[in-house]
Amino acid sequence: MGFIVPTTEKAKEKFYKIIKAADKLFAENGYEKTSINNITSLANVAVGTFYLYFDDKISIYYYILFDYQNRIKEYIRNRIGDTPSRYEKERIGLIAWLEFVNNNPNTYDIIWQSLAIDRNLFIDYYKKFAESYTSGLEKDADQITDYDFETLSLALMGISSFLGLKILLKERSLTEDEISSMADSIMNSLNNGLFKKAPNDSVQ
Amino acid sequence: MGFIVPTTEKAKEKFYKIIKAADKLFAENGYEKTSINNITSLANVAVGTFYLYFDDKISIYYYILFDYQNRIKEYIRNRIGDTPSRYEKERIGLIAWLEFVNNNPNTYDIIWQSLAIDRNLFIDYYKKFAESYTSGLEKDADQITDYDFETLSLALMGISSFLGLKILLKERSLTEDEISSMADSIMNSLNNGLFKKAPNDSVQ
DNA sequence: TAATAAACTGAATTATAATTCATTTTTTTG
DNA sequence: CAAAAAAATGAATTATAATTCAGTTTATTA
Repeated sequence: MGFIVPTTEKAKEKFYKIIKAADKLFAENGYEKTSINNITSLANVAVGTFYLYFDDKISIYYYILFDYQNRIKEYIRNRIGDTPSRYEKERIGLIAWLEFVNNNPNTYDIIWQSLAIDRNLFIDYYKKFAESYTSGLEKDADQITDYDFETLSLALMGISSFLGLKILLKERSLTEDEISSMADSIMNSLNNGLFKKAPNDSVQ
Repeated sequence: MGFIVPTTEKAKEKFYKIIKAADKLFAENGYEKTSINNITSLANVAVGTFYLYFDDKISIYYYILFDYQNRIKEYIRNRIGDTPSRYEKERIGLIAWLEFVNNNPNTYDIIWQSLAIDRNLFIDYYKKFAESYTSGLEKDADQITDYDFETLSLALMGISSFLGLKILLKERSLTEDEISSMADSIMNSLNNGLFKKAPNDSVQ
């Protein structure tokens, strides 16, 4: 199980053509309904060429999945930089995520398929993501009213994930304006509270 | 593509034994890695029996998926009843969802796999869910500070979905106490705001 | 109880697709 | 330029699993 990144320019070109074809087909038709033949046809290489670079079918999926995971982490980390305000971290992180999905519309198809392909991949990814999110929130504890950081981290991950879903559901990418107004709307609710205070409503 | 629910008691028993086996195997090993043979072996019937009740493999997945979707809708609708307060609707709805997942630990595996099996199933489900959530929020517009109800519906769906993920990530069911304290924590943040007001912080 | 109908069975068929490897083409080296 | 090495090819092999159906068992009916 593994892969070999070639060194010569020509071979590298083939390697990435294969990756690109697999990314497209895995996202559009799913991992299982994509054959090695489908991939190599789209990439304009012979089936044998696939096996020069990848040990087996699952290896190219791993390569693509881990690549997404790393690029996502990198992209968001870079955008947040060393912003100290938690509010700003959340706002910038959310916008960065939506931008990433916008620029990489196969993100959900690739990552969430891991649940069907090998549920441990999916569980590990979100487990680690939640742990690192939680410990980040703990460091900013003085800026947050909530006390249950583990639950909060899941809730914030959920908000980002589902706002990004809009790109799947609408089957088009979002404009910069849409992204920033979605972020404004949600950050405003998170900052000021979602429910109107009804002085005569004793329940709330 | 379809299925036949048998009428006699004996046959019904077999029908549901097959469903139960498929639900378990689809969740544990995934749709593609589950063969009809696996299902019928676990259900203690012959392969041929499977085809008495289901036209093909995808039909039993549809049956199971739609059954989950209907039971979820029913369960949450019943719990919310005619509660008028939006705050209470959200609180009760969240708790109901967590209870449902707790009682049906295969929920995520079955529903989210639809993205890999047939992405339109997944997209339709969340599209319709978001539409109906949005129109519900609009009816309670007077109780909500947020103005972008579509975005808000996705965010609230995301919170519920990811809090329920805790059951997958911990690989155990939650206690009633855990559920209600998760709900309290999140509802409190949604109600009062998540970030502490820093009078000298001009950014926020 | 014998005839008929309904359920059930699993070996055989069929289709699909992952992987291999002997051969050919291209590139590099001396 | 010729020999050796590296890349690339795709027909053939192999494995797996969905689906069928002729035959058997069980239940119902008259």
